[in-house]
Amino acid sequence: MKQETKPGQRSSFAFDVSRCLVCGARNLNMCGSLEKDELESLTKIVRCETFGAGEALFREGDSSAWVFNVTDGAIRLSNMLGNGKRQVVGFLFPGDFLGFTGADEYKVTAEAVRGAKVCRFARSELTRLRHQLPQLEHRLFEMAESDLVAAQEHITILGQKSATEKMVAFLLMLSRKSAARGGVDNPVHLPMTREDIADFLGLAFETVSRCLTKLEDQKLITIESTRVIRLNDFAALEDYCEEA
Amino acid sequence: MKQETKPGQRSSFAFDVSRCLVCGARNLNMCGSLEKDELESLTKIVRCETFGAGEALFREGDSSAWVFNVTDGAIRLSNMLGNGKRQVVGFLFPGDFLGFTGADEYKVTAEAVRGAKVCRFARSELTRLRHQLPQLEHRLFEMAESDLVAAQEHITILGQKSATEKMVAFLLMLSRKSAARGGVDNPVHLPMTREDIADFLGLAFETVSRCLTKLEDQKLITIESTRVIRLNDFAALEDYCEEA
DNA sequence: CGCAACATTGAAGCTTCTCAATTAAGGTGG
DNA sequence: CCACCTTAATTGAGAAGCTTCAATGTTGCG
Repeated sequence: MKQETKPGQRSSFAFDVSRCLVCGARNLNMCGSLEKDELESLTKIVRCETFGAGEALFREGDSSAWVFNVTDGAIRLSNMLGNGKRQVVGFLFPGDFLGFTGADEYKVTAEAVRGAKVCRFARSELTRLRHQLPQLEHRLFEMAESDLVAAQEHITILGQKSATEKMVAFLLMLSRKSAARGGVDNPVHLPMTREDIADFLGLAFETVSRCLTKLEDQKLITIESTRVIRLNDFAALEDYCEEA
Repeated sequence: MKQETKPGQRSSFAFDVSRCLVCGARNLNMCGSLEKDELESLTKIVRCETFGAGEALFREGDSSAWVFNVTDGAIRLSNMLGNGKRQVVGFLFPGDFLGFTGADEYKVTAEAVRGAKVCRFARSELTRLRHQLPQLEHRLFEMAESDLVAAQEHITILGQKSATEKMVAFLLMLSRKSAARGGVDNPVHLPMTREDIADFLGLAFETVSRCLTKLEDQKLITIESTRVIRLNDFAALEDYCEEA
């Protein structure tokens, strides 16, 4: 609809633990709680793949036969509505797990924002492993819990904040996420378009653009380039979105 | 702030499996996947309690030492913001589990909407049981997953729907939830105030009131009383909120 | 029965959206 | 490597929808 899936090449390549399962902060992904031999069990059922910009890993309604671990780039999770509107429910970055659905079908669509690399697992294989590895089962639970808390924060941003407050909350969230996976907290890099951000925050893309301009006028941020935003005063920005 | 916690009486009473652990639809709660002897392990660590209208089970920031199962009434989960605004992130009904937090502290506040009964478990005891009962561990995972999917739907409602569409989506959600726990799907009973609904949908409470009036003018619903809404045409209502 | 909390309704104002025009960025082929 | 073309982003003006403020009506509880 708004984002056409391009044909894009999908290439498998040799498995590499350091890229696929221990990518980014080790405690953020599925493997952080596993022993070395347990990790090896995982490596046997994993396949690494690349997706081009806009290409779908899966769509809402597809059979949820696969789960993924993001290793490079960014993934956009979204819900499509009948009238062409789209809600982005989350952005995933390296280290993030993808595949919680609670059913036989995916409830959201997952697409690569620009280019992305992921590890793909058969859900059935993962299920089998979970029975053998209690640590894995528990780690998956913790990740689902963490996603739930993040979704509740997202709900609060959508329901109670003004356009500019939403924008500030979004920039701070990206900054924190980057730091959490070992990157810099400033400046913030935006792999997604203004429209992606708008659909995440429940705004029109013109409003996103206007809010960024306004924040720059107030010297709170500097738009170093379209996709790179410098946060000039973390304390002032935190105040701005009036954290609970 | 908006909802003052009243002193309310909190009384423990004898444990009763049929009310506490097998309340409502059996497959909706924590115990649906357990064998009889496993259920008995659970009964040993549970305590039943009653909360009065507005009384808090716990508040954001409290040590998350307890988890709960709702057995009667309704619970409101909310986030407070510094400026006095409040976002209701969910309503829980009999059969629902309460206590996913992903941390040592609760991330939301839980309050009884009117009166409510719950089963309280020490998290540490539950953790111990999870190690012994893989089925329980897995069931908790499934419930967290289900909550995550519900939160994503909530996000979509908040981000993309108009005030009236939000209202319709809310009524249909309550109807479905009631049916899922063995109740009637029509009329819908609203234990919460217009302000609670407004804070759930990201609206002003006056807007909630106006939307209900408008829907009644359009013959889509009948306001049988303040707290009882009859849905006159499910198909038309489903169309109205343009499900994805 | 009366008071306090909850709900409805109206009118004005403000934030955000929509529509439209312009500018900037990115990718492709010559 | 540059020119071109497409997509993305910015900016402006007007309209729409929701909120805010205010007044009135209703419900339910002590």
